Amino acid sequence: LTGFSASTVSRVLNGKSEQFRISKQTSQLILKAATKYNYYPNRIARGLRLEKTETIGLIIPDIANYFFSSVAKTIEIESRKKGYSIFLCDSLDDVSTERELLNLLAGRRVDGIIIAPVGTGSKHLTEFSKNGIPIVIIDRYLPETKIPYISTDNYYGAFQATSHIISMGHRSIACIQGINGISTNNDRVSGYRNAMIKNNVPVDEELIVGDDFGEENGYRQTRLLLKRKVPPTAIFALSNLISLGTMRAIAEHGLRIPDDFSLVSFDDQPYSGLLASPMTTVEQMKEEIAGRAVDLLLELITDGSVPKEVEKRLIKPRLIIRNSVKKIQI
Amino acid sequence: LTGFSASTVSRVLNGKSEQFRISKQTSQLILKAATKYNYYPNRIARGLRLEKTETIGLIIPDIANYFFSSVAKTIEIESRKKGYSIFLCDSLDDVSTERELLNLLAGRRVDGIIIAPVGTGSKHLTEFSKNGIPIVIIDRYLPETKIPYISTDNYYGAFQATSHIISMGHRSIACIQGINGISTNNDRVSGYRNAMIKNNVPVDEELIVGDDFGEENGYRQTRLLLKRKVPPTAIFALSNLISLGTMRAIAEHGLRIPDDFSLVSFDDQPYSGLLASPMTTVEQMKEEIAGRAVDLLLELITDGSVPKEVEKRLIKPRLIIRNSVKKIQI
DNA sequence: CTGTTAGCGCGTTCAT
DNA sequence: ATGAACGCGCTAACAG
Repeated sequence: LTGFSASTVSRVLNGKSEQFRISKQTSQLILKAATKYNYYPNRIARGLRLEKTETIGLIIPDIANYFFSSVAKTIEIESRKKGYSIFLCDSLDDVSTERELLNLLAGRRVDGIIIAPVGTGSKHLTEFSKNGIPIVIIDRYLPETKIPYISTDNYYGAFQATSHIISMGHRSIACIQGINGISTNNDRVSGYRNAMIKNNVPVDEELIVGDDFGEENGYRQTRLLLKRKVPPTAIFALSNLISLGTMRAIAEHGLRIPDDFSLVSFDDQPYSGLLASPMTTVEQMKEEIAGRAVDLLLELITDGSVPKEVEKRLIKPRLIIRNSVKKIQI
Repeated sequence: LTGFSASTVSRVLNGKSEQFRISKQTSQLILKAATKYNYYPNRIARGLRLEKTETIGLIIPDIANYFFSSVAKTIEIESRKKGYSIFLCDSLDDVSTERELLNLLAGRRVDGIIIAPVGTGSKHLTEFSKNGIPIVIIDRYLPETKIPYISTDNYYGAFQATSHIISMGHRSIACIQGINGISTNNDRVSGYRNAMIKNNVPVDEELIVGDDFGEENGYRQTRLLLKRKVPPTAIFALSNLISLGTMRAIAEHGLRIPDDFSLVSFDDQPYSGLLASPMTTVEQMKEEIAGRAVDLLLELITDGSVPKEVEKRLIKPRLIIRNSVKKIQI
């Protein structure tokens, strides 16, 4: 349209006018025309030529889960600021889907991948990472791998939460866990255990129950706990879904929080503070995790994926004390 | 690697062996090699050649909102089944961001766009749709445009909800609305109004309040309503965030649901049934909306965006009756 | 039954 | 200060 060659237009539009000593006049003309005709370079052709798509794959076990959708939001926003777009992929908490997704994203030539991995194995991830596409793991981590991760310091969070319950006078505290073997879960259980020990409260292994992060598990385990000859006085639920199940069971049992029973949950939710009895929770620093993950991934992409050392960072969560734990006379 | 030409490999890998009468032997060989070396065609080059990226842009006002993340999940899963990947874009409920996002997606040569639009204007959307990229609108709709949409029958949902409250004996029912001027909101208000009229309950315009879908609006308006000389006996909250605010205000006021005050909310949430008093809600058919949006968009993409007539579909929501409305003696 | 050629729209190298 | 030529990896048209 301007009469100039594609080369010149390309240079101007990529801000290389100075470098190529293109006349002010020409630059202006081209820039104006671009605006006028609402021209945007074809990113596909650009990607092909540059072998760089400015695209990031995001693999999430369940985007409908508030924690993940919050993290995804920050990742998308921060990435966009740097010119990157996000391919959203939901792995449905399924390992084989996750595996397919990795290949799919490789086929789409994403510049990097952020993944909240599913399951306990990491072989396919380690294997995949050899193809040169940088990966950053969030949420969980796979200790055996050399893949960098940004995660919550789950041990710390669980330790704080448990210590809080103990400080309120409780000694019979149950812990309803998620999937055994996943770092997220195991670190929380460790935090719970060590808080008990450090505070000289005997750990009753029969009070560490459950096997899933879902609501049903929380419901079932709570019912079982309440049926014991001597039920615990408090429950530490290792996920927000578990705590929803726990609340349902408690309500059905005719008990009220915190008067008759105490509860602390991992994962703060928008509604946590607005329940009939505002719930004390461990809040993960979603923005920080997401932001750091993006920064790290972009560093890996820029540096050609050869960092001095593999970054493994645990971000401390925050205990939000509301009103779901009863103060007991000791 | 196999010694065959790129053309032959391309044909085999695209399942055109039969069509081009490529020998079984050759096909097998190529397929095996592809698997062995974990070869995936470069989708970027493919996109450039085909002028088709098998990519869909998804613009959402707030992906951290459960309704949208649920819809996004289904959209992603259904699209993937058809070979499409999703570019997730969060418009931050901001019109100018939304505008940028449209251009960004056009630059990335997405084959189509699904958008939950922000604001009341539709000029930029209508304008944009002229460039040939098919668009499907969800959640809200812009009546003036020729852009197809899949949305909830908000009028119907509000009518059902209000009728239910009336049937429980209430006559002084407030309605806390979201942003005035948006179809989603206005249809709900109409449904509320007409349900009142049809049931011979006078409409008190002073009980239709509010101006935002957020929690703060729900809180503020509820406080004001409760301070009236004669407060209403029930509130119909037009979003889940509004109802959270309403609940907070009610609790602070020392009232309990449903004994002292009744509440019905739009948007069912995972926690809705698990509150101290399980909440009666209007549930939008998220999967159906998302699934239909994907189907429709893919039709538009395939048909070259020239459908016989513009599809405008409203999907009936479902009233989930729980226990947040008190039965009043008439 | 398979190969050769050409071109999608860019950015870069080389030339002037 | 600018343009021509080339090639990124793919698939469709043409050739045999």
